Amino acid sequence: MTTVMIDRDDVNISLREKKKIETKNKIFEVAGRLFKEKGFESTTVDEITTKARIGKGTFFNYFPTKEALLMDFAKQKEELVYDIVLKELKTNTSVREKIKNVLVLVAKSNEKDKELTKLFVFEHMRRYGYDERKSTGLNILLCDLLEKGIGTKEVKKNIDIKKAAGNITGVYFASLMEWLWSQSDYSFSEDISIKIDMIFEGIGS
Amino acid sequence: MTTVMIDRDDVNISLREKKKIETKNKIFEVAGRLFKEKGFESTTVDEITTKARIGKGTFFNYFPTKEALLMDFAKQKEELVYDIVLKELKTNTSVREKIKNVLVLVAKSNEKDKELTKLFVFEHMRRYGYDERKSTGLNILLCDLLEKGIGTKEVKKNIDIKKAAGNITGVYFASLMEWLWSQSDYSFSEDISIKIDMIFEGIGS
DNA sequence: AGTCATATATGACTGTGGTCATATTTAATA
DNA sequence: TATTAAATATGACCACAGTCATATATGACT
Repeated sequence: MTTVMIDRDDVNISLREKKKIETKNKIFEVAGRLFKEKGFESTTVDEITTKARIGKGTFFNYFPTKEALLMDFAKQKEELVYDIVLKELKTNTSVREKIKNVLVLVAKSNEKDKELTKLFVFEHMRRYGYDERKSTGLNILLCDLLEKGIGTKEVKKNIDIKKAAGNITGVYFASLMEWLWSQSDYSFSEDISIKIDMIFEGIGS
Repeated sequence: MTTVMIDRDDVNISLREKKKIETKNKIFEVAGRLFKEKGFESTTVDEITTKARIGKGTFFNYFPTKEALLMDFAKQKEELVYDIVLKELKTNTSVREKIKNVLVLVAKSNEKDKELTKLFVFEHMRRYGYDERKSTGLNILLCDLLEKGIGTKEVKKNIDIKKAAGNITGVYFASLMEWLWSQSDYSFSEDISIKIDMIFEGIGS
């Protein structure tokens, strides 16, 4: 049924596959340029397909919606941060520091391109709602770290870990939103750092 | 320049004004029914105007966008909650209880119509971003209460009140989002109640 | 009542995202 | 090479939000 012989890694890639990859790359290339030039909203699918010299319908063979294309950009960016975060997790610091540092790292990555991040956050919410964002990556990581924190006595023993992680994610998310839409140009990563301390220490006396 | 004589309250309302109010009410009436019947997205402006027996252009004389109409519904709902919150603030409870109760009240109001709340939250964010939501109402109220809390020694003296209020709003907002998009039917108001306690007491030991 | 400036109503029209029946290209099989 | 099935490409087409030039209704003033 299937061709099993493989001489070199890419020998098996058919013309079809090659063309598919080429077309997808072309869309990425053109769209990326246009998004940066004129923003997401004012870039039309028509313009993308014309500039990429493909039919309009073809675009939708590769991306179900215009927003899906945007989300693919987001995914690429996310993968970059993921590597940096992994590195941080391997360091020899306290759980509390780790949590703070990870969030600061993610924050700094977001600080690099405010407008694009805004679009990503918004579109992600529109497509997957809020829950998905929580369940993937960050929240699981936080639950894990908090669990360890209980072991090292850095975190209260009788706490509901999921809710605590939810609070941290919540504060992060809300602070991100506030920063994204704020006019003034304060440092998001500093802001988040202070707020995480507050979550650990509590505001009540 | 202006007619000053007024015999009865409504004698001065011109035919124009009357018709304007009538038309706006008609749009509200028809749209409200359709939104409940088939949801916001699948209700078209065309259908609203046809059922309301007005021209399509007329709709946009009253509401700049379809979403603006939705936001007007939201405003009406907001005003209802506002009264209830004011009542709570007059009670003789601790600052911490007051904060918790106010958020629980708002949560309960949101619990009444999940789908509509989802639309409101989403559209509000789309139109005004996140900052506006914070600055109006809730955040000012929280800053006020926290200030009082410092006076009554319920809240740490040297804390950054704005950031603390931000954390509470953030946790509220994120929990709202999580609840809105979750499949399971847990109690949002209970969830928020526990989380507020966590914010006061901290998670570190 | 008649005149006129202004507020309001209207629907044909436009721009854009997305669909779908049909055409074309590719690759497996004979 | 010839035939055929399946993958892929395509642009005419549709639905819907929003615009705008034009038509109509209203009320102030004479």
